[in-house]
Amino acid sequence: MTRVKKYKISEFSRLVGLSTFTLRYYENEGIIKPHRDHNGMRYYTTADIKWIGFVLHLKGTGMKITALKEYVALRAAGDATIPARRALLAQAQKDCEAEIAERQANLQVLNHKIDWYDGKLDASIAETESFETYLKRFE
Amino acid sequence: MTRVKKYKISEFSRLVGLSTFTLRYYENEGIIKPHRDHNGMRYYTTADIKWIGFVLHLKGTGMKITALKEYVALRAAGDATIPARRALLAQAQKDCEAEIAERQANLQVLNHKIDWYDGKLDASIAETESFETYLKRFE
DNA sequence: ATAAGTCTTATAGTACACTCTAAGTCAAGG
DNA sequence: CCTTGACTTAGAGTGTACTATAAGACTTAT
Repeated sequence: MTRVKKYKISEFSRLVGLSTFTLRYYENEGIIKPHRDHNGMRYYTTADIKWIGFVLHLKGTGMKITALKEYVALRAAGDATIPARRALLAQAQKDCEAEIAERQANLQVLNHKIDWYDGKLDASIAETESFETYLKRFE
Repeated sequence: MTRVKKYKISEFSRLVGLSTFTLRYYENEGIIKPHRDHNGMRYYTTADIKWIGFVLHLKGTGMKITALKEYVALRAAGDATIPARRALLAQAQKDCEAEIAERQANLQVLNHKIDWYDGKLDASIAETESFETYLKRFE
Protein backbone atom coordinates (compact mmCIF):
# COMPACT_ATOMS: atom_id res chain seq x y z
CA MET A 1 0.00 0.00 0.00
CA THR A 2 2.13 2.85 -1.24
CA ARG A 3 0.49 6.09 -0.28
CA VAL A 4 0.10 8.58 -3.12
CA LYS A 5 1.96 11.85 -2.57
CA LYS A 6 -0.40 14.72 -1.94
CA TYR A 7 0.58 18.30 -2.65
CA LYS A 8 -1.04 21.25 -1.01
CA ILE A 9 -1.80 24.20 -3.20
CA SER A 10 1.30 26.22 -2.36
CA GLU A 11 3.67 23.31 -2.93
CA PHE A 12 1.87 22.40 -6.12
CA SER A 13 2.04 26.03 -7.15
CA ARG A 14 5.83 25.91 -6.88
CA LEU A 15 5.99 22.61 -8.74
CA VAL A 16 4.01 23.68 -11.76
CA GLY A 17 5.01 27.34 -11.78
CA LEU A 18 1.51 28.72 -11.52
CA SER A 19 0.38 31.01 -8.71
CA THR A 20 -2.22 29.78 -6.25
CA PHE A 21 -4.48 32.46 -7.71
CA THR A 22 -4.13 30.93 -11.11
CA LEU A 23 -4.71 27.42 -9.80
CA ARG A 24 -7.95 28.46 -8.15
CA TYR A 25 -8.90 30.39 -11.26
CA TYR A 26 -8.30 27.30 -13.41
CA GLU A 27 -10.37 25.31 -10.98
CA ASN A 28 -13.20 27.82 -11.28
CA GLU A 29 -12.93 27.50 -15.04
CA GLY A 30 -13.12 23.74 -14.71
CA ILE A 31 -9.65 23.15 -16.12
CA ILE A 32 -8.38 21.31 -13.07
CA LYS A 33 -10.22 19.49 -10.29
CA PRO A 34 -8.00 18.95 -7.28
CA HIS A 35 -9.04 16.46 -4.64
CA ARG A 36 -10.11 17.49 -1.15
CA ASP A 37 -9.08 16.06 2.21
CA HIS A 38 -11.40 15.48 5.17
CA ASN A 39 -11.22 19.19 6.02
CA GLY A 40 -11.97 20.48 2.58
CA MET A 41 -8.37 21.38 1.80
CA ARG A 42 -7.29 20.98 -1.80
CA TYR A 43 -4.63 18.50 -2.64
CA TYR A 44 -2.99 17.67 -5.93
CA THR A 45 -1.21 14.55 -7.12
CA THR A 46 1.40 13.66 -9.73
CA ALA A 47 -1.43 13.02 -12.16
CA ASP A 48 -2.38 16.66 -11.70
CA ILE A 49 1.20 17.71 -12.40
CA LYS A 50 1.05 15.83 -15.68
CA TRP A 51 -2.30 17.27 -16.57
CA ILE A 52 -1.18 20.84 -15.86
CA GLY A 53 1.93 20.11 -17.90
CA PHE A 54 -0.22 19.15 -20.84
CA VAL A 55 -2.48 22.14 -20.30
CA LEU A 56 0.55 24.42 -20.41
CA HIS A 57 1.68 22.83 -23.64
CA LEU A 58 -1.75 23.39 -25.14
CA LYS A 59 -1.75 26.95 -23.93
CA GLY A 60 1.72 27.31 -25.38
CA THR A 61 0.34 26.49 -28.80
CA GLY A 62 -1.94 29.48 -28.45
CA MET A 63 -5.03 27.57 -27.42
CA LYS A 64 -7.54 29.76 -25.61
CA ILE A 65 -8.96 29.02 -22.17
CA THR A 66 -12.39 28.50 -23.74
CA ALA A 67 -11.07 25.77 -26.04
CA LEU A 68 -9.30 24.20 -23.10
CA LYS A 69 -12.57 24.20 -21.18
CA GLU A 70 -14.32 22.54 -24.09
CA TYR A 71 -11.62 19.91 -24.20
CA VAL A 72 -11.97 19.20 -20.50
CA ALA A 73 -15.75 19.00 -20.81
CA LEU A 74 -15.42 16.48 -23.63
CA ARG A 75 -12.91 14.46 -21.64
CA ALA A 76 -15.34 14.32 -18.74
CA ALA A 77 -18.09 13.12 -21.05
CA GLY A 78 -16.34 9.84 -21.80
CA ASP A 79 -14.92 7.93 -24.73
CA ALA A 80 -17.73 8.83 -27.09
CA THR A 81 -16.22 12.29 -27.36
CA ILE A 82 -12.82 11.10 -28.53
CA PRO A 83 -13.38 12.13 -32.14
CA ALA A 84 -14.59 15.55 -31.00
CA ARG A 85 -11.53 15.94 -28.80
CA ARG A 86 -9.26 14.96 -31.63
CA ALA A 87 -11.00 17.49 -33.87
CA LEU A 88 -10.51 20.17 -31.25
CA LEU A 89 -6.82 19.41 -31.02
CA ALA A 90 -6.51 19.24 -34.81
CA GLN A 91 -7.99 22.72 -35.00
CA ALA A 92 -5.50 23.96 -32.42
CA GLN A 93 -2.75 22.32 -34.43
CA LYS A 94 -3.87 24.04 -37.60
CA ASP A 95 -4.15 27.40 -35.86
CA CYS A 96 -0.73 27.01 -34.31
CA GLU A 97 0.87 26.08 -37.60
CA ALA A 98 -0.74 29.09 -39.25
CA GLU A 99 0.43 31.34 -36.45
CA ILE A 100 3.99 30.04 -36.75
CA ALA A 101 3.96 30.53 -40.52
CA GLU A 102 2.72 34.08 -40.11
CA ARG A 103 5.34 34.89 -37.51
CA GLN A 104 8.01 33.47 -39.77
CA ALA A 105 6.84 35.58 -42.69
CA ASN A 106 6.94 38.70 -40.55
CA LEU A 107 10.29 37.71 -39.12
CA GLN A 108 11.56 37.47 -42.67
CA VAL A 109 10.74 41.12 -43.25
CA LEU A 110 12.41 42.02 -39.98
CA ASN A 111 15.50 40.05 -40.97
CA HIS A 112 15.66 41.92 -44.25
CA LYS A 113 15.35 45.22 -42.50
CA ILE A 114 18.23 44.33 -40.20
CA ASP A 115 20.26 43.27 -43.21
CA TRP A 116 19.49 46.63 -44.69
CA TYR A 117 20.67 48.41 -41.57
CA ASP A 118 23.82 46.34 -41.66
CA GLY A 119 24.27 47.16 -45.31
CA LYS A 120 23.86 50.82 -44.53
CA LEU A 121 26.25 50.65 -41.63
CA ASP A 122 28.77 48.86 -43.85
CA ALA A 123 27.98 51.22 -46.72
CA SER A 124 27.73 48.07 -48.83
CA ILE A 125 24.43 49.08 -50.36
CA ALA A 126 23.63 52.48 -51.71
CA GLU A 127 22.59 55.05 -49.11
CA THR A 128 19.68 56.03 -51.26
CA GLU A 129 18.26 52.58 -51.64
CA SER A 130 14.96 52.41 -49.89
CA PHE A 131 13.84 49.50 -47.81
CA GLU A 132 11.05 48.80 -50.24
CA THR A 133 13.39 48.69 -53.21
CA TYR A 134 15.64 46.40 -51.26
CA LEU A 135 12.75 44.13 -50.35
CA LYS A 136 11.75 43.75 -53.97
CA ARG A 137 14.90 41.69 -54.47
CA PHE A 138 13.28 38.97 -52.43
CA GLU A 139 9.86 38.97 -54.01
CA MET B 1 4.66 67.99 -61.68
CA THR B 2 2.86 64.80 -60.88
CA ARG B 3 0.66 65.43 -57.90
CA VAL B 4 1.04 62.90 -55.07
CA LYS B 5 -2.09 60.88 -54.39
CA LYS B 6 -3.68 61.82 -51.09
CA TYR B 7 -5.89 59.44 -49.17
CA LYS B 8 -8.44 60.55 -46.65
CA ILE B 9 -8.68 58.56 -43.50
CA SER B 10 -11.59 56.35 -44.56
CA GLU B 11 -10.01 55.43 -47.87
CA PHE B 12 -6.67 54.84 -46.21
CA SER B 13 -8.42 52.73 -43.61
CA ARG B 14 -9.73 50.46 -46.33
CA LEU B 15 -6.34 50.32 -48.03
CA VAL B 16 -4.37 49.23 -44.99
CA GLY B 17 -7.08 47.24 -43.26
CA LEU B 18 -7.07 49.26 -40.06
CA SER B 19 -10.12 51.03 -38.68
CA THR B 20 -10.16 54.82 -38.54
CA PHE B 21 -10.25 54.39 -34.76
CA THR B 22 -7.03 52.47 -34.87
CA LEU B 23 -5.42 54.95 -37.23
CA ARG B 24 -6.20 57.82 -34.87
CA TYR B 25 -5.06 55.71 -31.96
CA TYR B 26 -1.75 55.00 -33.69
CA GLU B 27 -1.42 58.67 -34.39
CA ASN B 28 -1.98 59.45 -30.71
CA GLU B 29 0.68 56.92 -29.88
CA GLY B 30 3.00 58.60 -32.33
CA ILE B 31 3.25 55.61 -34.63
CA ILE B 32 1.99 57.42 -37.70
CA LYS B 33 1.91 61.10 -38.53
CA PRO B 34 -0.46 61.83 -41.38
CA HIS B 35 -0.26 65.16 -43.15
CA ARG B 36 -2.96 67.78 -42.88
CA ASP B 37 -4.61 69.83 -45.60
CA HIS B 38 -5.50 73.52 -45.37
CA ASN B 39 -8.55 72.63 -43.31
CA GLY B 40 -6.86 70.39 -40.81
CA MET B 41 -8.08 67.20 -42.46
CA ARG B 42 -5.73 64.24 -42.30
CA TYR B 43 -4.35 62.82 -45.47
CA TYR B 44 -2.13 59.87 -46.10
CA THR B 45 0.18 59.04 -48.98
CA THR B 46 1.71 55.92 -50.49
CA ALA B 47 4.68 56.42 -48.18
CA ASP B 48 2.26 56.04 -45.29
CA ILE B 49 0.92 52.84 -46.81
CA LYS B 50 4.43 51.46 -46.89
CA TRP B 51 5.13 52.60 -43.39
CA ILE B 52 1.95 51.02 -42.03
CA GLY B 53 2.85 47.90 -43.95
CA PHE B 54 6.16 47.75 -42.18
CA VAL B 55 4.52 48.50 -38.84
CA LEU B 56 2.15 45.60 -39.36
CA HIS B 57 5.05 43.31 -40.13
CA LEU B 58 6.78 44.41 -36.96
CA LYS B 59 3.60 43.91 -34.97
CA GLY B 60 3.27 40.53 -36.63
CA THR B 61 6.58 39.49 -35.13
CA GLY B 62 5.07 40.15 -31.73
CA MET B 63 6.59 43.58 -31.20
CA LYS B 64 4.68 45.64 -28.65
CA ILE B 65 3.28 49.09 -29.27
CA THR B 66 5.77 50.52 -26.78
CA ALA B 67 8.74 49.13 -28.73
CA LEU B 68 7.22 50.45 -31.91
CA LYS B 69 6.93 53.87 -30.31
CA GLU B 70 10.56 53.74 -29.29
CA TYR B 71 11.53 52.83 -32.81
CA VAL B 72 9.58 55.74 -34.24
CA ALA B 73 11.12 58.11 -31.72
CA LEU B 74 14.60 56.96 -32.70
CA ARG B 75 13.77 57.32 -36.36
CA ALA B 76 12.67 60.87 -35.76
CA ALA B 77 15.90 61.64 -33.94
CA GLY B 78 18.02 61.17 -37.03
CA ASP B 79 20.86 59.02 -38.30
CA ALA B 80 22.75 59.00 -35.03
CA THR B 81 20.17 56.57 -33.71
CA ILE B 82 20.70 53.99 -36.42
CA PRO B 83 22.66 51.62 -34.18
CA ALA B 84 20.00 51.93 -31.48
CA ARG B 85 17.30 51.22 -34.02
CA ARG B 86 19.16 48.20 -35.29
CA ALA B 87 19.55 46.97 -31.71
CA LEU B 88 15.84 47.40 -31.12
CA LEU B 89 15.03 45.37 -34.21
CA ALA B 90 17.63 42.75 -33.31
CA GLN B 91 15.91 42.33 -29.95
CA ALA B 92 12.56 41.92 -31.65
CA GLN B 93 14.15 39.38 -33.95
CA LYS B 94 15.53 37.42 -31.02
CA ASP B 95 12.19 37.53 -29.20
CA CYS B 96 10.34 36.42 -32.29
CA GLU B 97 12.69 33.53 -32.90
CA ALA B 98 12.33 32.43 -29.29
CA GLU B 99 8.56 32.68 -29.54
CA ILE B 100 8.52 30.59 -32.70
CA ALA B 101 10.77 27.96 -31.14
CA GLU B 102 8.52 27.76 -28.10
CA ARG B 103 5.41 27.43 -30.20
CA GLN B 104 7.04 24.71 -32.22
CA ALA B 105 7.99 22.78 -29.09
CA ASN B 106 4.45 22.99 -27.80
CA LEU B 107 3.08 22.08 -31.21
CA GLN B 108 5.25 18.99 -31.09
CA VAL B 109 3.47 17.82 -27.94
CA LEU B 110 0.13 18.55 -29.55
CA ASN B 111 1.15 16.56 -32.63
CA HIS B 112 2.08 13.62 -30.46
CA LYS B 113 -1.22 13.78 -28.65
CA ILE B 114 -3.07 13.73 -31.94
CA ASP B 115 -0.97 10.78 -33.05
CA TRP B 116 -1.96 9.11 -29.84
CA TYR B 117 -5.63 9.75 -30.51
CA ASP B 118 -5.20 8.36 -33.99
CA GLY B 119 -3.44 5.34 -32.58
CA LYS B 120 -6.30 4.80 -30.20
CA LEU B 121 -8.90 5.28 -32.88
CA ASP B 122 -7.04 2.79 -35.10
CA ALA B 123 -6.51 0.49 -32.12
CA SER B 124 -2.91 0.35 -33.27
CA ILE B 125 -1.55 1.13 -29.82
CA ALA B 126 -2.78 -0.43 -26.62
CA GLU B 127 -5.94 1.08 -25.16
CA THR B 128 -4.29 1.26 -21.80
CA GLU B 129 -1.27 3.21 -22.89
CA SER B 130 -1.30 6.60 -21.33
CA PHE B 131 -0.32 9.76 -23.06
CA GLU B 132 2.57 10.21 -20.68
CA THR B 133 3.93 6.74 -21.41
CA TYR B 134 3.60 7.45 -25.09
CA LEU B 135 5.37 10.76 -24.78
CA LYS B 136 8.34 9.11 -23.09
CA ARG B 137 9.15 7.53 -26.43
CA PHE B 138 10.16 10.92 -27.68
CA GLU B 139 12.21 12.05 -24.71
C1' DA C 1 0.02 29.12 21.60
C1' DT C 2 0.84 31.48 17.80
C1' DA C 3 2.12 32.25 13.19
C1' DA C 4 1.47 30.72 8.74
C1' DG C 5 -1.32 28.58 5.58
C1' DT C 6 -5.89 27.50 3.61
C1' DC C 7 -10.69 28.04 3.00
C1' DT C 8 -14.82 30.88 1.00
C1' DT C 9 -17.21 34.54 -2.14
C1' DA C 10 -17.22 38.47 -4.38
C1' DT C 11 -15.10 42.05 -6.42
C1' DA C 12 -11.53 45.03 -8.19
C1' DG C 13 -7.24 45.87 -10.58
C1' DT C 14 -3.71 45.06 -14.31
C1' DA C 15 -2.02 44.88 -18.99
C1' DC C 16 -2.50 45.20 -23.81
C1' DA C 17 -4.49 46.89 -27.88
C1' DC C 18 -7.89 48.35 -29.53
C1' DT C 19 -13.00 49.83 -30.30
C1' DC C 20 -16.58 52.80 -29.79
C1' DT C 21 -19.57 56.75 -28.23
C1' DA C 22 -20.78 61.36 -27.17
C1' DA C 23 -21.42 65.90 -28.57
C1' DG C 24 -20.59 69.56 -30.95
C1' DT C 25 -18.31 71.84 -35.02
C1' DC C 26 -16.96 72.16 -39.66
C1' DA C 27 -16.04 70.68 -44.65
C1' DA C 28 -16.92 68.34 -49.10
C1' DG C 29 -19.53 66.26 -52.80
C1' DG C 30 -23.67 65.42 -55.53
C1' DC D 1 -28.86 72.31 -49.58
C1' DC D 2 -28.13 68.69 -47.23
C1' DT D 3 -26.27 64.23 -46.29
C1' DT D 4 -22.04 62.15 -45.42
C1' DG D 5 -17.80 62.37 -43.60
C1' DA D 6 -14.07 64.59 -40.95
C1' DC D 7 -12.59 67.10 -36.94
C1' DT D 8 -11.91 67.45 -31.52
C1' DT D 9 -11.38 65.65 -26.41
C1' DA D 10 -12.36 62.71 -23.11
C1' DG D 11 -13.86 58.77 -21.44
C1' DA D 12 -16.11 54.20 -21.43
C1' DG D 13 -16.31 49.45 -23.09
C1' DT D 14 -14.27 44.92 -24.97
C1' DG D 15 -11.65 40.66 -24.65
C1' DT D 16 -8.21 37.72 -22.61
C1' DA D 17 -6.01 35.91 -18.82
C1' DC D 18 -4.75 36.50 -15.06
C1' DT D 19 -3.55 38.87 -10.36
C1' DA D 20 -4.81 40.61 -6.18
C1' DT D 21 -7.54 42.05 -2.00
C1' DA D 22 -10.87 41.86 1.61
C1' DA D 23 -12.65 39.63 5.52
C1' DG D 24 -13.75 36.25 8.40
C1' DA D 25 -13.31 31.26 9.61
C1' DC D 26 -10.65 27.33 10.22
C1' DT D 27 -6.36 24.22 10.06
C1' DT D 28 -1.59 22.98 10.32
C1' DA D 29 3.06 23.46 11.68
C1' DT D 30 6.63 24.99 14.92
